[in-house]
Parts: sequence; structure tokens; C-alpha cells
Amino acid sequence: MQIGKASQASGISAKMIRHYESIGLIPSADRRDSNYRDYSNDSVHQLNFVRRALALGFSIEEIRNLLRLWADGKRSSAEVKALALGHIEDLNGRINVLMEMRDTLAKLANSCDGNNRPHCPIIESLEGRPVL
Amino acid sequence: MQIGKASQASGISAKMIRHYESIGLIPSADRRDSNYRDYSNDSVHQLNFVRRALALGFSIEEIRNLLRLWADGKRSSAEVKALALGHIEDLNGRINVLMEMRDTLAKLANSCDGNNRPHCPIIESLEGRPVL
DNA sequence: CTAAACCTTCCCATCATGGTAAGGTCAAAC
DNA sequence: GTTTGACCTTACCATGATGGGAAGGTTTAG
Repeated sequence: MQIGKASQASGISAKMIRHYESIGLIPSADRRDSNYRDYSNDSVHQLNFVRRALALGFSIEEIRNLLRLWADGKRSSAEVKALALGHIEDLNGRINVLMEMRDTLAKLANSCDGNNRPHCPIIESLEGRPVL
Repeated sequence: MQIGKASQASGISAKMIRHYESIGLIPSADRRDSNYRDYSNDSVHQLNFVRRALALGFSIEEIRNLLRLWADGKRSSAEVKALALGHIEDLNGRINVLMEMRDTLAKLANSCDGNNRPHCPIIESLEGRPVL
């Protein structure tokens, strides 16, 4: 099948399929006489794997490792689990950063009247004046 | 003072100070005869404002608005609060996405033995096989 | 034969940040 | 008075994941 069909079947844009090939994340597709890329069902299966890993927030380099482990019949589940746990730690770190931002800002917003007068603890806090 | 000193005093790299000037986030600094940028205490105050807003996760465009509101003596606190609440919603959205990723992955990792055998629910789930 | 719907490669943009190169300025030490 | 070193200048390139668009080739249907 052509790239458009593989894109539809995998939920990955044709643009990105070409990109993943160019950075060596997936193998180079076969070419027809027309120079069009030609995909098999296995290729689509692999693209679906990539899409699901992306949806879990794995980076391209992590997905590179996951694909290697997927292809490796002799991998240990411990290797996969270690990769997953590392990624969970990464996610937790990012979640904590965002939650701290949100909580700080929520406190400031909560102490702001939100009326038509200029006085505003949010601005004052950004300005460097202690507010809370 | 020169840009290096302003950078130290504000915690924003000289690189980014120049960048913020180039995109019009902050006004163009005065220049000495040497063409070196020259900063006042007020400039540093403004840079500190920017740094604190960045630390709360505001985007450059949001900070552009915050600076405008800061400078506007007649702003209503409602305007500032609306901006802050919008940003809190944005943060909450991003937090939710990351938490869903983490929870899904944590469940998979939890059901993975993590031993030296190849069987691994994490890989199987990415492969498309129903695992949980 | 032509028009539409594909495909190809190549370059550019995002967002916030940093690296590096090539060169100008200044102050202090020799 | 020259050298050295710390500072500054602009300009270009890189990140990570994605998309937009141009300019052009191929295939299929009417």
C-alpha cells in the first residue's frame, strides 16, 4: 500500500512516517517503480506500535529502544520494565513541576478580587513584592 | 550596567535577554558608544518580572500581556485574574494528559514481572494486544 | 487528453533555549 | 605601550515533534 493508506491505517501522518524513516526510527520502505513508498501490513503494525508509544509520552529515543526490545525475542521483561519505570519517573517529575505552578498561581488568583480596580496580588507577586 | 550584570541580577541569560529584546517582549536597551547594551535598575526589575512569570509556566505571549497589564495603571484586576485562570486551565489540561499517561503505564508496569524472561505485558500492549 | 488525487523531495516554521564562531571594546597587568 | 583576558556584538545552527507549503512527478478515472 502507499503511504497515504499506511497513514490512515496507523494514525500517523504521511509527513511523520517519512520523518521517522529519515531518522532511522523505522526501516526504509520499499519503493515501487514510480519511486512511491510501499508498505506491508507488518509496517503498519510497527507504525501502530509507534503511535501507541507516542500516546504514552515516550520520546523518539525511548521508542527506538522499545522497538529494539520488541524485535528482540530474547529480551528480558526486566529491560522493558526498567524503561517504563524510567519514563514514569520522568512523567512524575513533569507533573510535579506543573502542579506546583498551578498551585502557586491558584493561591494568587484566589486572593485576587477580580473586580474593576487595579489592585492585584498576581501582578504584585510577579513584581517581586511578597503577597502571600 | 552591562548585559552580563543585568543577567546575573535577573537570573535570565544574556542570550535570552537579547532574544526577548529582538522579539519585542522588552524594550530595546540603550546603547553606549561601544554599542554595548546599557541596563537600568528598572530594566532589571522588569526582567525579574519576566523570570517569575516564566517560572509559573506562562508563555511568552502571555507574558507580553502581563507586562502590558503591569504597566497599565488603569488595568482592572479582573483582566489579570482572567489571564491567570486561563493559564491554570491550561496547566490542568497538561497535568491531566501526563497523569493519564503515567497511570496507564503504571498499570502495565505493575503487571510486568520484570524478570529475565521475554514475556512482557508492556510490549504486548504497545503491539496492540489487549493486556488489561 | 486532461483533471484530480496521489506521491516525491526540499525548505521553512513553531517554542524556548543554548552553543559556537568571528570579531569589537575595555581595563588591568606587565 | 602592548598584551591578555573578560566582556560585549551579530549571525548562524541545534534541539524535539510536528506541520505547512512549493515545485514537480505518477497514477487513475472520466
